[in-house]
Amino acid sequence: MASEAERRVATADESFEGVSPDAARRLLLGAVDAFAERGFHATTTRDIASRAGMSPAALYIHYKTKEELLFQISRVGHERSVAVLAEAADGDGSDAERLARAVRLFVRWHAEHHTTARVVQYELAALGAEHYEEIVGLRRRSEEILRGVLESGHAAGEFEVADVRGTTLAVMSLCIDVARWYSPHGRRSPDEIGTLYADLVLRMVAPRAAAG
Amino acid sequence: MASEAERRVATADESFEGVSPDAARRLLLGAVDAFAERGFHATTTRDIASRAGMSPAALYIHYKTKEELLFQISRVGHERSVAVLAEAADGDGSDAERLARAVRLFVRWHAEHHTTARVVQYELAALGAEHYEEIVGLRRRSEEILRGVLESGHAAGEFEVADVRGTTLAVMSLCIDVARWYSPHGRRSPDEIGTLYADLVLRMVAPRAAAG
DNA sequence: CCGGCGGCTGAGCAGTTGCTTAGGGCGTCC
DNA sequence: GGACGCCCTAAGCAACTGCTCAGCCGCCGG
Repeated sequence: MASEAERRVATADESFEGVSPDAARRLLLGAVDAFAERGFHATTTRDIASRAGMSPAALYIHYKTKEELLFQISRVGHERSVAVLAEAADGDGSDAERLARAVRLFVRWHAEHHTTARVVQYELAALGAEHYEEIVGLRRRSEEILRGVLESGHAAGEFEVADVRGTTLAVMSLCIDVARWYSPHGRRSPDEIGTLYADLVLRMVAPRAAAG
Repeated sequence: MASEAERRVATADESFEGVSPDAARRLLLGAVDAFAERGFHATTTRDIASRAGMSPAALYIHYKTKEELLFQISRVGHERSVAVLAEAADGDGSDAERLARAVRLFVRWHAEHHTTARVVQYELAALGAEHYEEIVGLRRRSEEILRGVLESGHAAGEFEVADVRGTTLAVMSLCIDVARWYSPHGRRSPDEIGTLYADLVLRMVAPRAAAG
């Protein structure tokens, strides 16, 4: 029964490696799977606990409420994706190279961690008010990182962007939505999608006439 | 109390005008609002009924189950958005004009009807198996319409698209995700977003070197 | 050998869920 | 004018919800 629980949980990802004790981590992984499959409200504490191979009551030793589980998933998930984006955007190379790398890795993260990403993106409304505010701050961070690259390229004349704010939103939206439709059984790998998307985004911002 | 119910329901849209009797329509509109706000599973039949100004039992005179309400919303919503897309794509003009018009109107629909669209896009998993299959068929239709335009422009040399299937998916995803983040209190109108997006998509598929 | 403590369980509580049933008001047709 | 059919309600059922609590197990320091 323990191995059964481990098997079910194995579809989740490695973002929660640091969480201890072991039972708390297994509960988080079970919750990620359950929330992604059925949504926060449709998931029962009994479901989460049984995926972790434990009784329902054990959940409350490690987490105060079901919502706290969602918050931990949301927090860790956002932190990881912001870190990926920041690292890609802060690296060296031209603005075009930084933009392409940021989009490619951000998209790849959303595909590879599509279960976590789905929870992170679509269950925000289920968070309590305070937790929600904290998460919104992290989301603003990622938007600012991307906008920074676009503004830099625009100022340098490397990009031609009529509406930086609107384009930032569109690119973010494009990347994030990968988590909704991506399936590991699909024909494209996360990296292939990332590469395709990076190309499409570069085209979005490329100057029209070859003036550069 | 009836006017209160009408007021709350007024935030929904006109896609369900044809539904009769009146009570069945009010229930549908109430369900759209409730599902969009709180999600299908978190919405109670009591909530839906009270938004329509009726008792919980009245719901079951017009719909067999709560899921049937979701199905009707999904079906009508998909039919409307496919119709918008088809009309825009089948019109006359160059492939670029057809593509721009299709994206602009498809995006505008998702912004204007963002409550309906959100339900339609994010509560698919709550549908029963048979209903789900029917909806998936409609979704394939819209993808085919968009792909048709891209293929036509690609064949005519008007577009330069390395991966038609992948680009179709990306454009669909971009348009659909508008429903997730759009807010009527935001700074951009549905039509402005549509116009911006049409421009971005045209850039995605424009030939790089001015060879045409 | 023992005492305590962190991790866990079985049983269960109060509240809520989707949905049913018995019956009431009211217009409409013979 | 009476029987019918439509639309609706009050009350309630069985199942399930998030969460609690008293107590059991095994490990670890003395």
